[in-house]
Amino acid sequence: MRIATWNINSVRARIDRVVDFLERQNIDALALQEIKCKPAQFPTAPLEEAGYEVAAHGLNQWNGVAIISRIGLEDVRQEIPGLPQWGEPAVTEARLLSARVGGADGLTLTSMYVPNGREIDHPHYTYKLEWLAAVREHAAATLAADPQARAVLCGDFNVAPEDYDVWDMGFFAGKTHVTQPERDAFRAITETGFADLVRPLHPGEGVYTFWDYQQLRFPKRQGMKIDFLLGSPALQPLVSDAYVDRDERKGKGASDHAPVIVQFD
DNA sequence: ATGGTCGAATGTCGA
Repeated sequence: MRIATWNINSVRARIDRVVDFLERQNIDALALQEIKCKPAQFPTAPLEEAGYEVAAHGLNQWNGVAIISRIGLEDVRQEIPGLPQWGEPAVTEARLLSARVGGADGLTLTSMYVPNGREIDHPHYTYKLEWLAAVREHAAATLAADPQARAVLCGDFNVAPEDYDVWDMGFFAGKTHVTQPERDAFRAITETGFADLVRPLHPGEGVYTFWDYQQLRFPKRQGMKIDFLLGSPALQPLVSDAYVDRDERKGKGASDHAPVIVQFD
């Protein structure tokens, strides 16, 4: 089974890239973030033509997530308990979607787009920390209910957990994504037992998943590692390959994030 | 190439 996560930054603007990516990388299930459309606007036709099913969750033009699968898509859920809310009316955001893929021998795939946080003194930063805390509770509850659960929490976490996950810590002084509370919130999730499935195969610096459109960050190789696939303990020994597809960040019409791929055998 | 981003419910905001 080959699964991937990708912050697509508008699925409508890049649907051709998505279809090409699925086929080129032989992907069974893909978690998308920042689809930037409502489910009725989702370009499902070319995906169904390629043999995939789609589940999408989007309520506004910014956040919004989806799961695309050719190995089944069951038990689709749009929420987990305790996620804090943002905006008026009270529910205006769609940042999480989960589904069972691969049937009984498969896994529960959760696509999430963690709040950005904006600025350290902005209410959105507190919202982000509370959001991550709710994910931690969900991760802990999942493994408490079944220590052998097969589950992947993946997406754009908007946190760079280590200093070498950004190109220059000096640049990020006073900025979000690298603060200790954010890193503590990320670590609290991994301490439940869910682990970064890519890190063991690609330790160290320079393994980025995001490069800002501005300031030519990609050609300068000035990126951040903020997109993750966190796998439950039962899945960790099954990983046979994992990598970032940097090629998808190249050329005209690229998202500002590259997809991250994990293969289980 | 001496500057330099995108996308969307666009005329501005969020990332």
